[in-house]
Amino acid sequence: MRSFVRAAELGQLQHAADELGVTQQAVSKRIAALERELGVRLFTRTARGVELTLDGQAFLAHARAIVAGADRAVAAIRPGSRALRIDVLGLRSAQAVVLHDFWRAHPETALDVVTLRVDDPRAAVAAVQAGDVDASFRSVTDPAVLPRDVRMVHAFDSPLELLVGPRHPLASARTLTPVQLRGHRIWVPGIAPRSEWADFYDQLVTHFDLRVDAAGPHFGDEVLLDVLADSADVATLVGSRDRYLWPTNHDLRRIPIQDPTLAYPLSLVLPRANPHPGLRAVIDHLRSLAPLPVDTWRPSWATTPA
Amino acid sequence: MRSFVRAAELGQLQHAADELGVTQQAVSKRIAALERELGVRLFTRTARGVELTLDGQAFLAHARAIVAGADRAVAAIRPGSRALRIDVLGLRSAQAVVLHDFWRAHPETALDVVTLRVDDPRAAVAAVQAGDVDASFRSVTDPAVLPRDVRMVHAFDSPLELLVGPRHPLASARTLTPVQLRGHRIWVPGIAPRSEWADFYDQLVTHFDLRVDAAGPHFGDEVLLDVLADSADVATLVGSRDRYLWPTNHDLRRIPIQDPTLAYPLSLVLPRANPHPGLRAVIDHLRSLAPLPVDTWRPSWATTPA
DNA sequence: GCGGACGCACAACCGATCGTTGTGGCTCGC
DNA sequence: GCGAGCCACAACGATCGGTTGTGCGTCCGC
Repeated sequence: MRSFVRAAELGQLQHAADELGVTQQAVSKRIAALERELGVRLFTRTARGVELTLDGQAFLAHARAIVAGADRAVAAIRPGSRALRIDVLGLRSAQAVVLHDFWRAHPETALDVVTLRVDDPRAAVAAVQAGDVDASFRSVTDPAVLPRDVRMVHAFDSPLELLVGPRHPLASARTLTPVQLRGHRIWVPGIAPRSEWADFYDQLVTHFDLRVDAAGPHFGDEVLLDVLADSADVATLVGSRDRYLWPTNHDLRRIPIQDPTLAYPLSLVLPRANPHPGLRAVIDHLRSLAPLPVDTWRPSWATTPA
Repeated sequence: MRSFVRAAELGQLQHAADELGVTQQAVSKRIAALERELGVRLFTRTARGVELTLDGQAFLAHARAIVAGADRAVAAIRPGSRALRIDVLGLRSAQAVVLHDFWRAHPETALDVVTLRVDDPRAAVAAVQAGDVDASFRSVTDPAVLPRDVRMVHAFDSPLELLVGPRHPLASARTLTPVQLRGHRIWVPGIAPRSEWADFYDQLVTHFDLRVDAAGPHFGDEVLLDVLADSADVATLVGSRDRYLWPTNHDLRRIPIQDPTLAYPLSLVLPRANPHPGLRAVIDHLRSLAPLPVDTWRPSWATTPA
């Protein structure tokens, strides 16, 4: 492929061979093999070199894309200087959405969004420490757990919304206050005990006297959404930026919560020394997100936004 | 690469091997070779299959892009059912610009823009007839030249603008009429004798009593632009959609011509029988372009716009 | 607790491939 | 007309990429 691209650009197999450090015959055979495999002629041979056929012209653009893609693929994992790699909890989480926004604003950034498949934030911290990822959207509620060479910065606050089906009594509300949620069953399955989320909901329940039910295993978003769509008394809380997809016939509603806004604070864990140079722009992007109202409620362990 | 992608998606080398029609050992060796070449581990091996490492996750997206690119590359030239292939005079011509607009509006279209390296429109017609290209933006002024199985439709009209340097007496005009061009030297190098362009300028000169100088070979746009930038009496005509790039210090100006607008009519040559299915949408796009004023001047051989 | 099923890796082998060197044919320019 | 330049073909050796056969580790069921 590279031989083809260079030969097309230089117009001579000989020059391409010199550049690639092989003999002219080798390049000739590569092109011939490519042509045989594709079943078309890519070049017309002339006395002064080669010239692209129409098929060759059509193929060239794609060949360039493939070569560039291969270069990017290698760059993404090249030990030492690889692409910026950030761990998110899930590809539909607010974290991923915000990162996607960042990338659309900076499309030249070599960015890889990955998901460490671990629940324990300490494992994520260890991955940052080891350099497996350049940063991780995790929160460590106990600062003592954080190693000296890793720091945690406030990323952004994710305001919560109520997600309910059409039969729920609150379904027609345009906005809600936390007080209005009292007495309604809020179901948030799959919260691991003693995790940051469990802590968050504990504080939320205590502060606003709510009824949050974290019982039962989480069988996936689809199951949760199915239950919500059919139920007249179950609701759940989601981040306003979280991406949820549901069948069009489900008719679920997302209702913002205000007075005060409920914010789940998201943090970014990154190495204290020699962070990846691309992180600077990501953090700047996070800083530029619209701040929440001043009366926003946050859990006790929330680090103050910068 | 395909083995890696399928193995990552299926989570088992065995299944990937079955799908690809090779043995499990072959896939194992392919992955191992890829890992050796890249210098990183892509999978962690477990008792129930394989699981992507962080490097593997980062690599997967790129690998998918490469595989998809390879598929597109093959589709672009597959004999029989290949991508829509249209011949334009140059990649900076109005034709190419309009095709680019079309593609941005229909990004799902498999479209290849190529340039037949021939001056003679009859050669382009022959290429369409032979199926080497699906359509060509050429004009045949003499209908008798057109074979029975090829037809020519009006594509769009390209209104002309005057391109001048800052020292030219007309440089500060906001718009111009053809009459105002009288007496000024208009230099359009590289017009082949008895070509459609020569015919166009002949009629233009006769009709408006202009002074168009087609003498001398064309040494490329750069030379032309250099001359224009320095000259106080040379100007040239360009299509309003033509793309010209010049150094920022050149300070060239494009001045629209009105009352009447001067239009170069562009045609599309396509086979009468079994045209490529993608051509329909292209022609629809051409029809949707804004029409020129009713008093627009066109050469005698212009087919009336649909 | 143990045997079998399952999945991946290693070894040996073999044909195809890919690189090399050497050579021939073609076109263009002097 | 002849040499220079470029590409294609031929022959050959190293390597690669596939196969079959086998071993090892883990998980599951009896």
